Amino acid sequence: MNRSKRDKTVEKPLTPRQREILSFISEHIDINGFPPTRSELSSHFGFRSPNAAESHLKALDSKGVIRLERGRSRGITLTTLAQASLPGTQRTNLPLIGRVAAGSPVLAQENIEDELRLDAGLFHPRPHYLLRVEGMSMRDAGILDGDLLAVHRTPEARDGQIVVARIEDEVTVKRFEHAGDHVLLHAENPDYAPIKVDLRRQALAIEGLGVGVLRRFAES
Amino acid sequence: MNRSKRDKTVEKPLTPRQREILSFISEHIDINGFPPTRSELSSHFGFRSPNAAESHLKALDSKGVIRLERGRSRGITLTTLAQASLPGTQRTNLPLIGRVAAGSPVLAQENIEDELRLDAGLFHPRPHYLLRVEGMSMRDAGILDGDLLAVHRTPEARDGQIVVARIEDEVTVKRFEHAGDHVLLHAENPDYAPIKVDLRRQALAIEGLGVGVLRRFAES
DNA sequence: CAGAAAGCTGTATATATTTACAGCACTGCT
DNA sequence: AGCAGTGCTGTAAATATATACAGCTTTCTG
Repeated sequence: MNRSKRDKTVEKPLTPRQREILSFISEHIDINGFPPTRSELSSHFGFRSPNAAESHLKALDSKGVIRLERGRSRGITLTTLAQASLPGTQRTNLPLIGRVAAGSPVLAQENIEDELRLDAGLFHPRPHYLLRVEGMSMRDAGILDGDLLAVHRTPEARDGQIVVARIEDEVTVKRFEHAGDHVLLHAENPDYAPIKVDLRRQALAIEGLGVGVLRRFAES
Repeated sequence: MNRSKRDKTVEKPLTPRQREILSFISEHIDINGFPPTRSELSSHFGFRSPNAAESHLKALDSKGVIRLERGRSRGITLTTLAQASLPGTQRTNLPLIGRVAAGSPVLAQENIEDELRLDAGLFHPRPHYLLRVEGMSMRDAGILDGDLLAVHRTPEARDGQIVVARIEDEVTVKRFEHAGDHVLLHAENPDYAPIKVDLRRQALAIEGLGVGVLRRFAES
């Protein structure tokens, strides 16, 4: 047989579902500081049996993206392989996002202006990228034009938090407030009115949470 | 004595033993990817009772360096406080200066509140320490109460630069302006008048130059 | 010296967690 | 058709973990 395929390492063609699982594990570690249990996985994905999670984990383990430790609770480790196939985990190099082109994902290659080496542990929860803030709408929160906002990716926000939100393809930084069917996005500057988003009519996505600010004074 | 109620948790003078425990937890996370259990802690330190670990954890929690989650196995989270109070392994450790006691050198041991690991190359020129800014006198420059000012030590300043100045034993952050025999230290807030220093009568020392600002949003 | 706080031992127990066994439905191959 | 792989449900243990209660040293301090 001339299958000249040296399939020694058949690589890891993760299924879409498996990618979701892996992704969740990574996020869980990011947010909580430790991996999820089988039942936490199950309740997140709606499995009625912890065994669904178990078999996914085994599959991920045999594909080499995670490592399971027998007998230890939360004994899940992401391998370097996993880090490669996931966006923005645990990296020391935080991408610096400049202007976000309308409609493109924040972390799209075209939006990455630079990469900054920075101890990700400085902020908590861990930031996934730095967003260059444009305009003075958050002036009174001490966030000025050109400042870098450290952003932790998560779709959940609580009232009072500073969020990176996307309204109909436009990305903006505001203070979040939830009110029934509406969401209020407050600027921190009397010159700007709060943005009222009707969730029934407009698409609103929380791209992430501001976890810190970084400003570099211009050299002169 | 009205101590400012800035810190929601109690003080934080970790005992040497507690530091050891904290250190081990941090290492365990680094190596294994998840925190240790009570019994893993116990077997590492030779405790014969898991309760020894338990009470240490509770102490660390009440001192604010870790956060325990009830009912979750390995539910231990390092707070940013912990990251600062742990021995920095690789990056440059910038001392974090809190309140500067009148008359003491800025970098005197007594003024060092913490150490932050952070890529010093982030700012230019290279910062020597981080100074926690008190008060709102620089508000309109986007420097708020509690912000960390990255400071490069140098006795020379040019007009318009943000400096850390010492006037007769008092340390302050202001914008620098030189005018003949006088120096003007401008606040960036209309509520504060500029400070006019007569160099012939008063001692003025430039402690350093602000090279950047770092703000960490409070965990919630 | 009393009392508090740090550090432990020892015992228990309710839960949290892992993990095996047995199946069912669906898909893409061969 | 048959077989392997993916994705699940359901049930059941074994065992890993968290965590309360009771008490015993030291050390330090008012």
